[in-house]
Amino acid sequence: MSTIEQVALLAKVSVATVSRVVNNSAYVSETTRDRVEQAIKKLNYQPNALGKLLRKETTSMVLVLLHSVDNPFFATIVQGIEKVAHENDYNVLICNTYGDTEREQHYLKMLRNHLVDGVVFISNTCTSDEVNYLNATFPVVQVVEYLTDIDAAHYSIDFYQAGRDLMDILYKNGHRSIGFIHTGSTEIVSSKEKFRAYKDYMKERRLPLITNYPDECLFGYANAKKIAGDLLDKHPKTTAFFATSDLLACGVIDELNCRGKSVPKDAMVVGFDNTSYAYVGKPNITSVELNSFQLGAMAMEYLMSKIKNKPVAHNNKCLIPYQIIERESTKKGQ
Amino acid sequence: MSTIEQVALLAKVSVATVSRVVNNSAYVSETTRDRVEQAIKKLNYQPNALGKLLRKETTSMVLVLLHSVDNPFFATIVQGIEKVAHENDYNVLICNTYGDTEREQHYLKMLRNHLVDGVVFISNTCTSDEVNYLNATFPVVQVVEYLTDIDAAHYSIDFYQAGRDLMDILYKNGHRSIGFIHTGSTEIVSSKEKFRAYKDYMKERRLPLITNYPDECLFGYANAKKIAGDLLDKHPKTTAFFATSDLLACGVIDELNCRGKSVPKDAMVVGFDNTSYAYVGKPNITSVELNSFQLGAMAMEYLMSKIKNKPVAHNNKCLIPYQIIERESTKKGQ
DNA sequence: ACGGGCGATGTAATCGATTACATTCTAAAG
DNA sequence: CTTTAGAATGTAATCGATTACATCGCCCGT
Repeated sequence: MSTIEQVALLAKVSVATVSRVVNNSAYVSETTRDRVEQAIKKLNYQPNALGKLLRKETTSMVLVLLHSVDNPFFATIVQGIEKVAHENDYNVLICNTYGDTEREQHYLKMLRNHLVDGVVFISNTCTSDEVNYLNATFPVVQVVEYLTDIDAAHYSIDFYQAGRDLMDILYKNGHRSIGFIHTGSTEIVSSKEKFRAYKDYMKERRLPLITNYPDECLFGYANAKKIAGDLLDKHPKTTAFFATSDLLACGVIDELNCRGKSVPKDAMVVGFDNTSYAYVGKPNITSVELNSFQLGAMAMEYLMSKIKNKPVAHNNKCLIPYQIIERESTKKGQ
Repeated sequence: MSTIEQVALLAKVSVATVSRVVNNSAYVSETTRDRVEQAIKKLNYQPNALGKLLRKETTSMVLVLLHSVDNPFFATIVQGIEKVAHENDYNVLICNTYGDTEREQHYLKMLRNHLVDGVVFISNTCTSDEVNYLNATFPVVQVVEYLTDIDAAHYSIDFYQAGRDLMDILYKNGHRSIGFIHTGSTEIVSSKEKFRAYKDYMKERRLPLITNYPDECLFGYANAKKIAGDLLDKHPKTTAFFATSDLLACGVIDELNCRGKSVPKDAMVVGFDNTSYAYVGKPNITSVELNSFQLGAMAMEYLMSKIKNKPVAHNNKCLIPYQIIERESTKKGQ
């Protein structure tokens, strides 16, 4: 790799002039410019970003921290983030933390070291104090998942109300024995709020809770299937399930099918997030559309304002409208 | 943010001594070390990585370039990459290129600028020359998708043979009118090889091709459904489909269902990649397991060897065994 | 008492850029 | 013919670290 000095030497000019040519930052005569550009081409010179970043304060890059990209739901948020980032000539680096604080700290070091200009938390594992501290010093925003008791901005939806809306659908279809199925972390706001909605809804109607929550299990389809089986063993009369994601709902439906029960005739099921899992199978699944692309875009807009020190366009603790998408899994008379 | 100089000032030592304390790199007396550590704590000093990187040659970070994380199949590869990376105290930055060369170049600049130590291409859009050039200068590896005519290493499977194996299943189940359905890029090796397998297999048996290939369409479920519909309109007697991914297979099955045909009784369908789409729906889908976690891990092992200048453990143009997973979508008598 | 060895620390060059300031040159204005 | 504005370029400080080399004590052996 060649340096600016080598180019300067070859073109018989000073490094300052080369820098001016590269950055188009001041008067350079035609002939000199030509000579420098020739030298650049000849040496295949690429400016070293480190030298540049050491002087400049911006990197045109932001970090996105999430649990793991294996959840297709996150991909949509990232797309929203990227759309706005690209409009602002920013690039996005995605990092899986797998809920590991140490790993997260490793990536956050990039923020502290000015290797990136800001960070979007899709889910985070660090403490409120930590986020507060970061937020005081750097551009930070939370999207979808968030810590409530802190200063940092967040863009999300009202998971509690959405949960109640789903419960309403099941209840109004006549169901009284409703199970709640969750796998994965219980430490995130979405899990807590969905469960609170379920619990409140059932308690208000003096109905018994049928759930594994808050027992943590590994993520995924197979676990949901197993839990559904366990609950059905204990409570055979359960006729409806609130699964906290679409993939889990698929597992529940599979278990019901295995027991000779068909959805929605013998039991109804709802999911969450309106991912492709909600519509690729039969029956397709009633779910909640979070408008996650929009959420990602809004969060990134906020972050860009922070980075560029411009006034923030919208409220920085924002819950946007969601939509309940009713599908076959809760349709009567099928 | 405080600098090493401020710490040195407060601790009444030189920057060299502070650096020694921070890096534990040479003799420092107990008392001096204490004083420096106190100063570090007091100022909440965090070494600026840029200064460091400018001198040192490694960053402990690698780049992963892919089309977009919205394909859950990629997530498994990334997990394999990350497993090996973490074992070597390396961190992984994931970047969506959306098949955009310019964006890809932006990220590759990080490699050229020594902001990362190496790059894993899961899919790439740049030319063979470009990859060759990068490969000559930096640690580079390709996984799953790859360019054939270049020096860079790759880890993948034999898509051609896997495609023929799938065709065999359909053929041996008596099918003669077999459609081939693909959406997304036709420029990648997996697409080309799958189609070549289909084409060869059919031609060898003097059967007519039934396909949209190589017409490019947008990704996804809805397009696959539409193409299946088109093919069925033109060739109503088609009784089997080779879809190039599991998600597409879901779309095909949905279209068949919409036309009152049931899978596998009236038509058989195969997918590819053995993603969760292959087993969450009914019927679940015969697919090909690539062992993508292992592929990711192997690629990263190669890259680590390159980065650390150690001999490479396994052949660097490697096609590992795959498995055909037969499921309901190709089971006779159901 | 003197020199050797080494522990402890400081000085300053260096990495590759940017950029304020200085300098030189040219051409138009007076 | 001088003056002078401003175009064109160079010089050198700077960003924040690392590290080779220099230096300074101090203890120990003879």
